[in-house]
Amino acid sequence: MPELPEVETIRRTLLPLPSTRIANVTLSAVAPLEHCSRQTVRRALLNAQCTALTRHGKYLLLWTDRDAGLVLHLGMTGRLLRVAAPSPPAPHTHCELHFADRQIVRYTDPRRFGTISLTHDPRGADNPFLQRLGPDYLDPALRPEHFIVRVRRHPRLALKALLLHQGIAAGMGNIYACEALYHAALDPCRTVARCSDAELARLLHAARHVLAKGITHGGTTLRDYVDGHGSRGAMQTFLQVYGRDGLSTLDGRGMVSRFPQHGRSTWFAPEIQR
DNA sequence: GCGATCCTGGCC
DNA sequence: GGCCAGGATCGC
Repeated sequence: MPELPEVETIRRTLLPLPSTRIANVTLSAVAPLEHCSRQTVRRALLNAQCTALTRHGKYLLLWTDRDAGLVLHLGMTGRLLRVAAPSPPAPHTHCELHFADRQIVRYTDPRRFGTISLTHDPRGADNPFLQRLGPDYLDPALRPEHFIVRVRRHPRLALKALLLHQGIAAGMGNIYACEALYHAALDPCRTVARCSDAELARLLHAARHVLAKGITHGGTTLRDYVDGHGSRGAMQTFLQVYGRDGLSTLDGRGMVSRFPQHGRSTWFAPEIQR
């Protein structure tokens, strides 16, 4: 699924948004609408003009000149693509915004782990998903000492789980969590309580480093992910540990192991991560 | 905090 | 046929 770098790449590649109005809104019979009805979504978007496309963690927020903005999460297999009409129908299309200039913004998601919701607040404060999010990992306002305070509220959490906890800080997923722990040379199983402040600051720095690198390379394409134009990312060729069990790290500094952690796979280099 | 669960598709 | 997958929520 898209993590922060993939969602940010999608955001950037969808810009500039069409300056014309939304002439039609389509929603599939199984569109993953949460906390809103098809009618409220249609009413919110029809005839609206887009004013901005922003991101918080893995959520995209499409703002309009109306009283509501669209809040999208892409789950594991969601895509957001801009295509020109007429365009052949794509499988698993759940929402399309048809602009007056014949551009279409199309949301597809085979697994339907993504969500479509609305916000009526300029800061998204009324949206249950956005409410739960901590600060975005790349928000400069998230100072290391601020991050440490938030993290210390969960002393028993393993570092891997801490990185994936969107309420502490938002945007990290399984790939970049593994990569960040490698870069910080920290054992994914170490708990917060057993880390020094310096180590937690190092983890934040590593997290930002790998996320920024992911954006630089247009995201990681393992299978499904493509950007807003349909192009693949290149970050998969720079991953040090993710998916490399039985191989050496990409930089050749150690061997990589995989083990199940919190119901998911963690890849790490035991000789390097302590 | 942890495991089960929501889905579809691809691969062995 | 079974297992795995880039996520997040819900119930214990």
